[in-house]
Amino acid sequence: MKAAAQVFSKRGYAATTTNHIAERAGVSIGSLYEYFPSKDALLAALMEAHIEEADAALSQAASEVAGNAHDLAGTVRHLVRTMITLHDRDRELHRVLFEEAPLSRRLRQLLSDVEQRIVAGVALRVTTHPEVRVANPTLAASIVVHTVESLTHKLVVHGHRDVDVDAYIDEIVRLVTGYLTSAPVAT
Amino acid sequence: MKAAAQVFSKRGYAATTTNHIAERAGVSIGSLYEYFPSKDALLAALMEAHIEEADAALSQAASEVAGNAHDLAGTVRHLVRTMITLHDRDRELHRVLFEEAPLSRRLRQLLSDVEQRIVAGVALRVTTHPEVRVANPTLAASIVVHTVESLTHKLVVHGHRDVDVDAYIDEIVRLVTGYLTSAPVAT
DNA sequence: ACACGATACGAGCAAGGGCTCGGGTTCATC
DNA sequence: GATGAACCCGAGCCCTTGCTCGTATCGTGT
Repeated sequence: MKAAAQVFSKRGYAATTTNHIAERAGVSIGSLYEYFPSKDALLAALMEAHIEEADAALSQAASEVAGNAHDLAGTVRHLVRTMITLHDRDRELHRVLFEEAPLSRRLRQLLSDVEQRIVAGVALRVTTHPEVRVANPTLAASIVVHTVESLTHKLVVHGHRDVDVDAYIDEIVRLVTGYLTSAPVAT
Repeated sequence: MKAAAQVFSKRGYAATTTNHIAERAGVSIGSLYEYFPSKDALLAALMEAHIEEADAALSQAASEVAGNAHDLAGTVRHLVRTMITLHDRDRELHRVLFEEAPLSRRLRQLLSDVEQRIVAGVALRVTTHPEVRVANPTLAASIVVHTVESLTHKLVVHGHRDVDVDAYIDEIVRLVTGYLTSAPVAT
């Protein structure tokens, strides 16, 4: 499965063949098909591993942050950092998984479930912070999560070379905290 | 080429065959290959059309907004609206183009050129607005553009059914204006 | 009517790749 | 040693699909 990750990373989804993977893994295709019934099953396994890892890392980060319930900016920064380190290894694989591979309905569902859970968690934290003023916590959380995810994604998958990571993180933190603490449009 | 758009939309990139496209277009494959030398050329043509359309729409929006140089929120809202209406027709095609299709180096370059231009334009406007306080206009513009693009994308490609569009736009506007007018972290 | 270039056609070619399956090889057990 | 279950192997089947090319049709000038 590490072999699969490597080959998918290096060649992209379409150009990866099951034969390549088997070769890389040092087993025959026959044996490969003992363990994984199809090419897509390999991809699915990779995706599931990624989801599990992300879920675990974010849960841990959430509980770490739950201790000191103050300082919104610090909380946001911690979560953003977690996201970035999470995606920083296996950059290419991440790109293939999210931008290139045709995901099955099941995987998409899984993905959206995890996102749902994260959004709910963020929404909860958001409501408990005194400085936060939002009309619709779930909506706000959803926007925050998506924004952080997408900016992280951009940083990791593209660029990264010509950007100062810390400065970039600062911007994300400002973006998010500014949004959460600004008064809802009352005009 | 409309046929290509329809078929790619309905079936996704991989599942689309040149024969399907030809059939849908009401011509033979032979004739199809008179006009487009390959499957990818069809996709490229579609992408180029999309880029051109987007570029035009955004340029126009920019000049419309250049007239009344006040009201940051109004400016942002106008641009966000433009983005959404731009992406709202041909949702599926947009998804295929950006999430599924293997883009050639040339197309990626084209895409990033356009983005570059847009970022530059936004950076310019950002610096001329008195209420805006940012340390690095280009960085800020890049973040704003990416954020708007990605939230638009999310709204259009997913969900959309169960979300109040206007409320969503309000949130994006608040997110962006809050970011641009908040003081740079001085701690 | 005829010639001839341009255009359209679609059967089928060739390549590629996911996957099968008949035949090894190992190894615990007797 | 013999047995047989579990595991491994990889040549190649077979289907898909991008694309070619020989033939047919059309349009126009003479």
